[in-house]
Amino acid sequence: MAMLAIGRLSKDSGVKIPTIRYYESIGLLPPPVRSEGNRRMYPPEAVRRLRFIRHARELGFEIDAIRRLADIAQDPGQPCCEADLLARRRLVEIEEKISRLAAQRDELVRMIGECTHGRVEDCGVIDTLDDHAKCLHAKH
Amino acid sequence: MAMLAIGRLSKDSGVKIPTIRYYESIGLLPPPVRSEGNRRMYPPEAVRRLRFIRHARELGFEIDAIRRLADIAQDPGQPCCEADLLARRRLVEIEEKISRLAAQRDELVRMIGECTHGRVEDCGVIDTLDDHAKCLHAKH
DNA sequence: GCTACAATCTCCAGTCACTGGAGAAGCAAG
DNA sequence: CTTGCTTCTCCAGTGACTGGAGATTGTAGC
Repeated sequence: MAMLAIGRLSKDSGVKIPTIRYYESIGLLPPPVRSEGNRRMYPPEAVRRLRFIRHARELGFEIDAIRRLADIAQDPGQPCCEADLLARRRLVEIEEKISRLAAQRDELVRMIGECTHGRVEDCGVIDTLDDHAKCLHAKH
Repeated sequence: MAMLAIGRLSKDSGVKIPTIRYYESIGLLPPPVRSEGNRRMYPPEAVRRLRFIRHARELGFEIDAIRRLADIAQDPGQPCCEADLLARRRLVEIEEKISRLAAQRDELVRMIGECTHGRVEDCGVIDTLDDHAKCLHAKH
């Protein structure tokens, strides 16, 4: 099988070279064999592994979760309840983030709407920042 | 006027002590006078300034933006178009974040829905991670 | 005055997931 | 052989804190 240099792997997987080396350093990607000149030479499966990782990162999973997910993906006979759990956990996180951001958005819209576009003393933006009591929501 | 020790300021403003010191170190909060024993002693206005900062942080403004906003708030006669601009910019950022998170959420919901809760080989979660082509959205 | 104990001081390292630069070495083509 | 590309290692920086170690200062009760 044809081995890949890191640049090739990077292009094929869509993961940057320094990031690949970083993943190796934290043990997320197994250290590949080295050529005579000390270069990393990857088997073709590495592309798949890296794509998996990239995809999980795009969905916002943390490195530790990805480590688990990648381990789980390794043996297909295992029950997948942990993968399911990790995904559900991430989903909850996302919902929370969205609602926090939505509250921030509402608040900002209100602030901007109250700005007379004149002087600072009549500015809804500065005014609201100055006095939290003027907020729609106690919590952002 | 009664000067405040850092612990008091922290309680009154809702900003943790190490964070107050950090803000000072990056020039966001002016260095206060010191007591004979080298302790920071703050004027009462510091509470307001810190609350302002905290509020802006809660709305997700970056430190640099807050620096500008706090400066703008200082002189009320100035036009407030920059404050308005900063707020609008933050609003755009928030909208983008929300839509990215919403795409992630949709994808996760679909993945979880496709999980048979059996073995890894039939798991929608692992399966989708393994092959991006199965995604609803090309971009997360 | 003495003794606890609380509050504060400075400095430094760690968080997360990369990212990029410096300087050296290897490698492929002309 | 030289040019230029790729890769190597090591280290520092990002943003916005957070927390610990170890020393000092302040305060309340006895």
